[in-house]
Amino acid sequence: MTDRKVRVRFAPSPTGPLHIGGVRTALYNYLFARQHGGDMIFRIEDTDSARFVPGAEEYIIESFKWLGIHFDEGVGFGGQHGPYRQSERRDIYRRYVQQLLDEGKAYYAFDTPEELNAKREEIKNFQYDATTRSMMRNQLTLGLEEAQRLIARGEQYVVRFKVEPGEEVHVADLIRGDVRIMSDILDDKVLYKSADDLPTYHLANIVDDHLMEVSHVIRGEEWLPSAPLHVLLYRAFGWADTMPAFAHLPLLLKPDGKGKLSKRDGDRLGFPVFPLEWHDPKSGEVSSGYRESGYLPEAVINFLALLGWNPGTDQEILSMDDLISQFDLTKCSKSGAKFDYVKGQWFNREYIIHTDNARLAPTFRAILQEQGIDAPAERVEAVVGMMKMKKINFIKELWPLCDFFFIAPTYDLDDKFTRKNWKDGAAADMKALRHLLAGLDDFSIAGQKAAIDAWAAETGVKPWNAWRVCLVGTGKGPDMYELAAFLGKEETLRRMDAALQALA
RNA sequence: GGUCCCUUCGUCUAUCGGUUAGGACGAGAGAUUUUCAUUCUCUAAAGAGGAGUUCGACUCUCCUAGGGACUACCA
Repeated sequence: MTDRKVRVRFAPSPTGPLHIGGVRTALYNYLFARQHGGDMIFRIEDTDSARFVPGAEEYIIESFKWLGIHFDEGVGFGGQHGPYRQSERRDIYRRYVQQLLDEGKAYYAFDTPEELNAKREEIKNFQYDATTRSMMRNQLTLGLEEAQRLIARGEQYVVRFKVEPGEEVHVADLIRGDVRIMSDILDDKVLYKSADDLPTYHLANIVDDHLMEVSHVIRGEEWLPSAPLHVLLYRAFGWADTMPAFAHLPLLLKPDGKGKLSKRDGDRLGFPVFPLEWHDPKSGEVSSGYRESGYLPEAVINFLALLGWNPGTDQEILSMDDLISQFDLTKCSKSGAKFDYVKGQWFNREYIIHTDNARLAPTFRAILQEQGIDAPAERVEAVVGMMKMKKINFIKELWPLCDFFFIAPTYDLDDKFTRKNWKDGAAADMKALRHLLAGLDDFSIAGQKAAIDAWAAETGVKPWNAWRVCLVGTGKGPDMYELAAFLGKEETLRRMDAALQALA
């Protein structure tokens, strides 16, 4: 088992958009697989026909594509272990359910949901197990023949796993160590329901992981309580020796308050909990996504990777390749992590600063277009380059800081910055500077700098702030030489004239 | 209620018996600056509580408290 090829899977249920916690689980699986040269499988667990949501599967695939998490096989990716959609594997499950039935490790049960509910109300802490199954309507109390007669008659039934009490079950967890639990507290879980001819998660999961030769099951902590059941199932099938290793990841918790992170928290606090924007087909409700909110996928990956794991060094900015080489499943933390979305925004800022302007520019260009400004790509790129180190976490925050690049300012003496920097001598200084610039042939940054620095040194005038008033209209913007070079000589002089006229 | 998991600054975390308990986000202060920023420096900020084990415990054990998950013919 130790020298088996690493094969992991991410197996969502297509019941809606992919939750950010699920993204992290998938990421950890991906990092682990890549690090060990293994395979990553994409399986769809749609054994609950009632909860199927159209579009969810496509949404999930597109999310991972955006995030840069690649699958080696599975739904939409091909592979030798298909089909990878559980609803298409009915024959397989039926066969294995029958095996358990034949071996007396599972049994038919006919209790209706109403009967079950009645029992749950009648007996506190009712659990369908060794102590109670003798008072229920099942194969054990009815006899096999009667059970088969009922089935032949068309009565609906389920197949339950017969858990033998009195045994201590061990789950070897890569993160938590040896987790022990008494089999007595496990109930006779439903493995298969005749109503839709589909297994439940537990059965399908074990059968598929076995058949797909999954070596490591890396999943959320919410599965830990049922892990002992899974161990028992592997054993019942005789697959104990190839049982995958388990690792249960801590949960993502609410940023404030208590409990696990939910969609509501995102709405309430203003951050996305889904990778992509999601349009609910039933309610028509739209949920925001990281992509549409202006996050770079690398930032999301980096942020998520560090929620529950860290390389043990002070390095926090890690690329996917860094993560793949440094990730260590056994060093994942055991406790849940509150979702620190403010730090997530910081990661985005870091990635914006270190991302090529050419890649950033189209996003900003689209925002400019919304403002009715159609600027050439190179111009937009230049502006992004000058301004992205300002205090922004998202490209869209650039607009209010950058409008003057594209729109000539208006002048207002009530503006704090204008008032402070347009003193008595300002008009005269600007006239002189205008004269100097008008005669300047080389209007490049270097050309301006040489001329103006020399002039400033000679006259003792510090023209920059008043000049900024002319070109920007207030106290923001990049270095003045960069700005003037961007605007060009003609526009620079025009704005200076306008300022002189308005403020003189 | 039952079962299991967890517990270091406000938050994410480092420490794998011996440290001035480190880093980052966020917060505050200062310096630099051609505005806004950036950058730099600094400050405040933590071992849930109680018993053990040990020469020595944040680190190991137990108890308590708190938090979380699970407890479906959902995954």
